[in-house]
Amino acid sequence: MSKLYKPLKHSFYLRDTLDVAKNLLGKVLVKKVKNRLLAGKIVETEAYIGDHDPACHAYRKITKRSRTLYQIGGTIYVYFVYGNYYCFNIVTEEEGRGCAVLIRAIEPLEGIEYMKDNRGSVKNIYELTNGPSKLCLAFEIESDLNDKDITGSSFFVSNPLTEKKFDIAVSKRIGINVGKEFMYRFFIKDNPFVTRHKFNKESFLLK
DNA sequence: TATTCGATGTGCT
DNA sequence: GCACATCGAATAC
Repeated sequence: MSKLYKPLKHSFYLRDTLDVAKNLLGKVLVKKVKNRLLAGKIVETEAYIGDHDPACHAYRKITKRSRTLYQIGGTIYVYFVYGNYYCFNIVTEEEGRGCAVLIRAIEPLEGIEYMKDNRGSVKNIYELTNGPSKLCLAFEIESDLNDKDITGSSFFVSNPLTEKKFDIAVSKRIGINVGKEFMYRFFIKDNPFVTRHKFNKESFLLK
């Protein structure tokens, strides 16, 4: 069954960042780890839009960290945060733009027991990957993947095996102190694997 | 070289 | 709802 997951091509990421953020919802993140297959449906994303966006790491000049953001769409951007955690992004648009989509939450599909082991004590399956750093722990996403390509055979995004319709909600982004006003967070409405946050109630349905 | 602080998660109240 | 662990990157000096 794992053979059926196939990497989306670069062209998927070489588009407007907001479009990529929306279109990643419902897609499946697939990672092969030690002969196992980890897979989960992307249910929550945020867009970070280069030098127009004060919350984006590429807002200021190019630094050692933000250099990755200026690579071509489809590049993996993993960064270390709060002394303990990682966040996983996929760079979008053409080279030099400094744009990316943060993957904030996933609905586990395959390899769930393995993810549980990676997460230590979690109360229930909904706590497994409902947060950007939680899913990094579950999927073993660390800084060694930074600058790598998301269209390879061992770590990629695929179309789902069975398409389901869903509504997309849009809200403000979580956990930032600048660029707060932008409605750049997207999630699958009423999906229980989405991060629980007050912004969920203040969200709008995307037409 | 020193200082600040963060795209978070966890645990306790 | 709130405090805080934890440390590297960015910025200040």
